[in-house]
Amino acid sequence: MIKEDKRELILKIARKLFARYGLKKTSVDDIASEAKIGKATIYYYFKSKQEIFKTVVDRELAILKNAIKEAISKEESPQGKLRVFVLTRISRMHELVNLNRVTRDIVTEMLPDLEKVRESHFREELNIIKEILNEGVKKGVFKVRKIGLTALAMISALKGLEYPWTMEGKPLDIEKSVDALLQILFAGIEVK
Amino acid sequence: MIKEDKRELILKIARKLFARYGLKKTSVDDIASEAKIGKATIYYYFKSKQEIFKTVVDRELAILKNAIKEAISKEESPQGKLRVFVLTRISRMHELVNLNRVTRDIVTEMLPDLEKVRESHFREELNIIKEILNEGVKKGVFKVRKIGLTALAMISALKGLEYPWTMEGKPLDIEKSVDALLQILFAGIEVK
Amino acid sequence: MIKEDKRELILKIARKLFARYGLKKTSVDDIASEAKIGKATIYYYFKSKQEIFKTVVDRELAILKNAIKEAISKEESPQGKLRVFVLTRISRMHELVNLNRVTRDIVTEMLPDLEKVRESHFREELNIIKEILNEGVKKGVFKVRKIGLTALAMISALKGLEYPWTMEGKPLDIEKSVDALLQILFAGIEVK
Amino acid sequence: MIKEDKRELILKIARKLFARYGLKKTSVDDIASEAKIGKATIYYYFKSKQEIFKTVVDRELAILKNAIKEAISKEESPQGKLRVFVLTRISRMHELVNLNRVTRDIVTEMLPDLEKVRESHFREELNIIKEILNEGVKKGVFKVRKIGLTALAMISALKGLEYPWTMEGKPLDIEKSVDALLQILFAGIEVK
DNA sequence: AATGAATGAGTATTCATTCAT
DNA sequence: CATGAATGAATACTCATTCAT
Repeated sequence: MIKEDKRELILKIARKLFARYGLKKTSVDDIASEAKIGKATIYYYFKSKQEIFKTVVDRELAILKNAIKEAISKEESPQGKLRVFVLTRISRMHELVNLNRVTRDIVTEMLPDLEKVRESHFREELNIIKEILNEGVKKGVFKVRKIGLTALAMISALKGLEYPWTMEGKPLDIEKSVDALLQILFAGIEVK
Repeated sequence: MIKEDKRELILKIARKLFARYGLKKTSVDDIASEAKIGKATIYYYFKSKQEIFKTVVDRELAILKNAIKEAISKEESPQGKLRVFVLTRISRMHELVNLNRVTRDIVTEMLPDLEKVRESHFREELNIIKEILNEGVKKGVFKVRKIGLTALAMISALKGLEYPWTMEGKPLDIEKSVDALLQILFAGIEVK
Repeated sequence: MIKEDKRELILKIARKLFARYGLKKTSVDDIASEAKIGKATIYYYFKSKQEIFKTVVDRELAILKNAIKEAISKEESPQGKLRVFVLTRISRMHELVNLNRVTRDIVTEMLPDLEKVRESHFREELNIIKEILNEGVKKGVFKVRKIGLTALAMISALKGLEYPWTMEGKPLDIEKSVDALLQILFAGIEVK
Repeated sequence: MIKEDKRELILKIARKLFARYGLKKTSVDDIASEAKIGKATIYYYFKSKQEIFKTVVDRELAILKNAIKEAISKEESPQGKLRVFVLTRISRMHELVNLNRVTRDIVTEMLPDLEKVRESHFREELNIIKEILNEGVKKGVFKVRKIGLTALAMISALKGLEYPWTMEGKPLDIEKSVDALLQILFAGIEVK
């Protein structure tokens, strides 16, 4: 196994464990023994536990970003773009468990690194939404008063769907929730 | 100081510290020294640190619940009710810092206690929304296809506004975001 | 065993181990198991390993200081005072093993605490010597050109006898070395 | 770069780092990265970190030895010889930082290797002093009762000046201290 | 000759919890 | 009621050394 492979192995295991137990409850020992390597080996590839976590989160974000951009580029209409943005974001977000764990607890510790990552990602999504809205307005399919605020509200609303909350053990029917959200969304901003 | 007072003192201090540093980073020692009592005294009043946290969160939830119910009862129209629900929930949520910290990290540890609390609260809010929507439909002011799903989507969307995310140090303008969200919301479900 | 006793116990054990193995090679585990107490107990009484070391060294210094002052006060003549200063310092220094371990290695780590302690002790000894020399000059029994420098040289010379260097396993005959040193000393500064 | 050169490079870097940070705080990694070679390469040239240290110290001692011998050979009178012995030893000692770090901490670890080196060096210096004293006595310029003990006392006294102790950031004025020491020394052993 | 990779064995420190008084 | 004292169990990180190539 060559160098990159082992680094990848560590990241793979770490990603799984962080997703399952969170940053604090996943010890470096856990990662090492799960990966069947010495603990010190992990410190050969990474400076600290936090660096591992940051790398995992960075990657998840990159994956999400690409998925969204690709999905949008395939759509023509602003409505279609908005739709795949929401759908892709939601469906992919569930794979990116660790990103969601970046709560303020963690942010406080890893400031300013992770916070920056979050902010820049937030801003990028905001811009994507704004562009779609602008395009829609130009094409006469959307009617939006304050584009910036509307985009902000939409992104925030989407955040609420990020977490895979469960009820009585059964996961929320995300698909249908998204449809309902889109329904509300479109009926509101489409030109009648 | 009588028994109940000391218990309250502990809860008050704990709430403050949990809010500031989170569950993990707030040690029982911190609470004890801030409250100027012995650490063991805390264990006289509470079985464990987690019990303290659960109590704190329970109370925050109760406060939120009452605030919402009271606000709604003062409104007549379904639109007004929906409006104050959203506004009250958002404005009060920012006072309830600890509730917001109940991420899956914590949930994993305190399962099943806190998870139940969350679920039942979620369900209660869902019902409140459903009732408002139903009333609106009956009165002919709302047009909603699937009430359950719509309510679910709305609650989820609200979750996104819970966290006081900041950008470049400036806090998001929650007030305006909420207005924008309501704008989308109403333009979509109101009968034209 | 009451609180002070246990603190003392820890210091006693620590002093022994530091003396035998040095600061770095004495682990907190070592101290704990030698004292037959839990490792965490040590952290109940002391903030850190370095605090233990500092306490040990502070005490050794205090002991030395008192011994010297007491010995000097019993002597009348400047020669006698100088003599007991040297003798007391040397004989007691061998009990104060840890003080001698405060090399620059350690000083770098514990700067500025221990360094200050060393400096102030150095200065105090310097003053004692200066006073004795001055008194001797006044009484006409000593002939010293530059009192400050002479005192400095004398203290420095004494430092050389602090370390219990051994040769072929046999310890240096400190007693006789001291006598020889005093011999040189007096023949030099006494008025002929 | 041929074999010997690389070995020398390692020693040069090691000497610098040991001098600056001490044996314990200088890691093999530090040496390797400073020398821009692989860590394992160091183990190709040296059996262990301690062997590097020992080599460094051995060389420093050899340098000191030669400097002293050369300086003495240029002097005619016993007084002159004694004088340059002290001066050379002190001035050179400050270049030989690592030798001075050989405290008992280190000795314990590297016993018996370094201890032997120290002892034999000590003995050699003792002999040099004795010879000078003997010569002085024969020539009638020195008056010494017990030559062995006097030499021992003198060497010990010199040790005290080895360490570049600083006070309030300003280094001790070693030059002047040495002069004062010589002053005491000569006024004591010279025939009046 | 040179080294990238791997690791075993530490090491200081934290902290929730227990218990005797 | 209240708490001082004690601790077991974790936990992140270090580093000299080995070995296959």
